Amino acid sequence: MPVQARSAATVQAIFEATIQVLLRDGSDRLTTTRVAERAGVSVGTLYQYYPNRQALLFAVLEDHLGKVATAVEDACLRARGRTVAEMMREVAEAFVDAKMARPDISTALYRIAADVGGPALVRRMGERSRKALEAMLRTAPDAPACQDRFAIDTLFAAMAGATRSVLESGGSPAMIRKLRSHLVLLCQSYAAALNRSV
Amino acid sequence: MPVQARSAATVQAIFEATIQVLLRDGSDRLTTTRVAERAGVSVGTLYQYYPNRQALLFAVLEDHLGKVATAVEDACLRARGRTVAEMMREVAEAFVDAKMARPDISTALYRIAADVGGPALVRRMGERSRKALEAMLRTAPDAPACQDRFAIDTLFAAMAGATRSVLESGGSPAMIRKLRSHLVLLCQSYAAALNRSV
DNA sequence: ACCTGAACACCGTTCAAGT
DNA sequence: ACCTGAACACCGTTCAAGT
Repeated sequence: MPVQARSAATVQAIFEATIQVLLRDGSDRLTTTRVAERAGVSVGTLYQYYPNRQALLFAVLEDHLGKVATAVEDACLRARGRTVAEMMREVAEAFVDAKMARPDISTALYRIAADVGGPALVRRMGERSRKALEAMLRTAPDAPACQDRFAIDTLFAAMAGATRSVLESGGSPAMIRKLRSHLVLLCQSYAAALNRSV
Repeated sequence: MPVQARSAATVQAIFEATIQVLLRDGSDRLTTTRVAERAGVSVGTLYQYYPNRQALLFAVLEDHLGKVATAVEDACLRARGRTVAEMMREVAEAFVDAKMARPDISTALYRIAADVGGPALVRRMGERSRKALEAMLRTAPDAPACQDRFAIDTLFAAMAGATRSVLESGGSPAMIRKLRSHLVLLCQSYAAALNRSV
């Protein structure tokens, strides 16, 4: 949408104002007027670039999920050729670390992720991660040839659920450390069990 | 709050109207006026029993989570004295079945569960389940004496996350069957790994 | 090409008045 | 003791008018 440099700056300002208002006031009290005010533009301008309030929030969610997916993809590239257990450690730790890079944003976004369209966004990012995992697993010396798409999706959703639970109950550094090691164990034992049952 | 029989009926009517409007229009378009209309009372009456819109939705969420927690508690009682693997199967299947008893309600409630106060409600119900699981595990012939609270919470959140993912991507009967068996495997392998690492 | 802000429709919540 | 519904404040969204 941005045709001139001025409008690109405006879009950026609105995006950042959205994050700030989201963290300061929460998603309930995030009004389009407040975001516009914070961004230093009028409401009308906001609606020129984002069709509605939801689009504003989705932009932030998409950005965040994209970062997590990228972190997982990077981990999958790093771990190529290693054993399945080592791969699982790399991926689980990368996932937790990406989520915990900005715990405040992660937590705030759980509200938005449930909105209409949110689940689709989550699924799209899950697919990116799944593909990266599948490609990585094909390079493992100790993995079976056929990988189950559903199993990988389940593993991912399970990690996401456990991470969410920790974030929503405060997410102290001690809990986060525990989560990291528990998710590694969870992924490793599940992957091993799947391998045995094939 | 209900002092006379009339008001008890009113509260019930409002509660059921909330579910109906939630399923018909979605949580976004659920307005207090619409719920009151559907319940056959005026808005003012609604506010006499539920202090605000959120309280309305929380009542439905609390009811649903309560049913799931009860299903898990029942499963934990049934499986006492059996092996850890059998316990995990019983609990995982009970959890999935309880969530899938009313997939429409389960799915609709994900929106509400993220609202302020929702996470606390989820945690409270999680605690009920965890306590039931701890009590059950103490009767297992092949479980270690010390159980990790965090591990059980993690297992629960993982199951919830995976179940949510399936529900939000449609939740076909085939997927649900797959989820059931995968969650059993996930719980069993994680529990076994924990036992080994103690 | 981009921005402004008054105006409109709608929703959550209240409260004076009823039975 | 319980119910009604008009009234108020506030928010999302639009659009005629500006630069």
